[in-house]
Formats: sequence, structure tokens, C-alpha cells
Amino acid sequence: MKQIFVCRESALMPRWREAFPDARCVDESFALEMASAEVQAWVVIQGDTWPVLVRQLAQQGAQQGAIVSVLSYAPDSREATQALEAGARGYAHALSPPELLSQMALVTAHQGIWVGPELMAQVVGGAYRALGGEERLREEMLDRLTQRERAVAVAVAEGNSNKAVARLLGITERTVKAHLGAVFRKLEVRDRMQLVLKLSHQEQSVT
Amino acid sequence: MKQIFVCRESALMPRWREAFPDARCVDESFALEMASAEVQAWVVIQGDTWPVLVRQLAQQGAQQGAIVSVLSYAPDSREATQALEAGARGYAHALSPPELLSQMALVTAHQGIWVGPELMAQVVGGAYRALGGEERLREEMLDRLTQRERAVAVAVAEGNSNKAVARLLGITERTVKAHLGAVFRKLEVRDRMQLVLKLSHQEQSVT
DNA sequence: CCCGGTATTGGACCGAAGGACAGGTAACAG
DNA sequence: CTGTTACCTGTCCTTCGGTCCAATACCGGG
Repeated sequence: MKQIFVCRESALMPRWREAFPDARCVDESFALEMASAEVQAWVVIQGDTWPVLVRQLAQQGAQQGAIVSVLSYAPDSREATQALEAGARGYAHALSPPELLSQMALVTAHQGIWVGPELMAQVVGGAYRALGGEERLREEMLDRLTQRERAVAVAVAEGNSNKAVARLLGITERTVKAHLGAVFRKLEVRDRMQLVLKLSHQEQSVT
Repeated sequence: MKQIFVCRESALMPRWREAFPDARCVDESFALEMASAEVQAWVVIQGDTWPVLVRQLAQQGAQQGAIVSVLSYAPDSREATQALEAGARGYAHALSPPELLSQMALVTAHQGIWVGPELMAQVVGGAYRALGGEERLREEMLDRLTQRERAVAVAVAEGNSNKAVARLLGITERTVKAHLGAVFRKLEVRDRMQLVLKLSHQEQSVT
């Protein structure tokens, strides 16, 4: 398995050499020429055209292209998904220690995906929500409430004021407050803000 | 690295034994007892409570739990994301060949994710839409604001009170209100509720 | 029949939120 | 120099949100 880094010679980090002593450093066009299933390519992010390169490297022609991993100096979940979506099998910080790079190489060479636990959580979380998984969590929350409380909670979570909810349900604003109080206790939130955040997606930051 | 299959003895497939001759077959409660970082657990999907089991196995107490892989007789992308979201590191067809299972074990043991190319494409696709699509809209909103307004807006959208935002940014609560007022005008929302809904996802119901 | 949960409402109280009005500085374009 | 814009602060004032302490009524299980 040949290792090649796609970047300028000057941008090559010593730790990469450390991880793969036999690695070569090539430019984009040359990388495309030698892309094959026997090659592991490491693309260092610069500019915004890297997804194109990754895509080309990963699916050379009809069959299996190179095994592509993306290295970023400022990793984030959006970039990670973008990389995976383009066909990369690995995504990590460009300054990751050599041992980690070796591990990535091992994993990706065996049809695995390597992304790093915290980023993976976000990537998967995104997919989970996108595929309707969040509905289940939402239901799980809501079924701990009574009918009325549920109705109030949903209405509030849609951005309605207490008064508006009262009109909607044909009850007093006072009663809305009572139900809402119960909802707060049961779902363990402080106020309607936290409720909205809890019911929409799970990423509230406790102050 | 110990291999354990979580299923009834009768449900154990010969090919699993082939892949891991030393594997044990245990029930759920026993699996939970012996879950640790040195254990690789294979959960065979049956019923609809498996995500709970996976979650418990994967994050045993505070630290690292077992390495969990999920085997399904009817794999699909929703189930795959659900598995990953629950903390599983692998997801494959229950009738996968022994070599593939070994490969999965290798990959997952090294912090990798193994899902299978075609399913991975769908999972990532979902994440891409979820993270990419919404982010763009969100950015579009925010770049109509000044630096300070943006900072206030996101802080509020995370559920912070005016006072908390003031502390966070090192300014007066009054100033927070001023910026927030500007944000409301520019984004055409009535209050912080609508702001949260507008910035988190696009589904506010105008009353 | 009593107890507990649900649904409803009342009043009072206090803090948070948001608007109105009025200032201040600093930077920058015309 | 003047007008504009971002940024920061202040004082009122009103409304909204949330909690505490009540009360009444229904309904089902022990």
C-alpha cells in the first residue's frame, strides 16, 4: 500500500513522514494519475476545491479508486461530512500524532471509516435527525406528559405565547401557566427556551 | 480482545463462530456485566429495544464501554444511523461472510467505523443535508447582522437569558437588549422565541 | 368510600423581556 | 465638517413568564 500526500512539498509536515517514511508528496494532477486501490491518498485541505479532488481520487473511473483521507487544520463537523460525502474514508486534524495517522491508515485500508469520536457524534447526529430519528426522541419526551400538558408544550415549542396557547386550546392563560409549570418539572427544564431547544434538537448549553 | 455475541445460543450463526472461534454467546444482562474496553460486543437486532442495549454497552458508566457492532438481518440506512447514534461502531448484515466480520473487528478495535459503502453513502448524505443545508440558511440570516448583533443572537438562540449574554460578552444587560432589538427588526421576528426557531430550523408557525 | 392523578382557575408576587426616549464614543465616507 | 453606522449605556414603563399558595371538579383503583 503506497502512501501519497497531496500538497506542496513545503506544506508537508514532519510528523506525516514519521508516520509513513516511504510516503511521497505529489501535486493534484499527478495524484490523479496514480490513483488506484493500492494507493492511500492524504489530501490536505486548502482553498475550497478539495472536495472535487477527493471525489476524483476516490472513484477513479468506474471501479475502486484510491483510499482517500482528508486532513484539516481547522476540523469541524460540516467539513467532515463534506469530506465523507465526497468519498473520503478518513478525516482528521492535520496535526494529529503519527500513531493516529497509522491507525487511520489501517482502518481505512480495511473498508473502515475514521473520523474521530466527537466529530463522528455530530455527523451521525445530523444523519439521525435527517432520517427522522429525532421524532422518536421527541415522542419519548412527550409521552411522559399528560394530554393537556403535551398540547401546551407543543404549542409553546412552536413559538406561541401563553396567551396565544390559551386562545388555541380555549382555556385561561392561567391554566396554560399551570400546565407549563408541570411540563418544566417533568422535562427538567428551566423555561420555555430550554423547552424549545429540548424538543427541537438536543443541543442546549446549560448556563 | 474478547468477542461476545449478544443473542440466544440458538440464534448464533456458524459463520460467526468461524470468524471468532473463541467467541462467547451471552444474554443481555450478562453482556452488560462484562462490558469493558477489552470487549467487543456483537448485538444481533431483534425487537426494538436494541438501541438501549447498545447505548448501555457502549458507554458503560463514565468511561469507555465495550466496542459494539450491530448485526441486522434487514439492514437499512435508518437502522444504521440509529445504531451509530446509540454508540455502535459497526453495522452490517448478520449474514456477512466471516472475513468481513474479522475486518470489522479490526477496524472498530482501532477507533474506526465500519458501515458498508452503500449504507455509508446514505448516512453521510443525510448528515450532509442536515448539516450543510441548514447551516447555509443560518449563515444567510446571520450575515445580515453586525458582529455584535450576531454574537448576541447566537447566544440567545442557545437559550441564554439577557443577563447571561451580558456576562458572556462583558457588556450591560441594557446593551444586550439594544442589540437584540436590532436583531428582531432585521430578521423580522417578534421575540426571542421566534428567533430561536428561525435560527435552529425553518419551521416556525406564524400566529 | 377515600386517595391520587388530571384538568381547571384564581390571586399575588417578582423577575425577565422588550419598547420608547435619550444619550455617549469612535470610525469612516462624502 | 457632516452624515451615517456600529457600539455602548442609561431611565422609565408595560407586558410577559414563572412560581407559590390556594380551590373545585372529575374519574378510576384499592
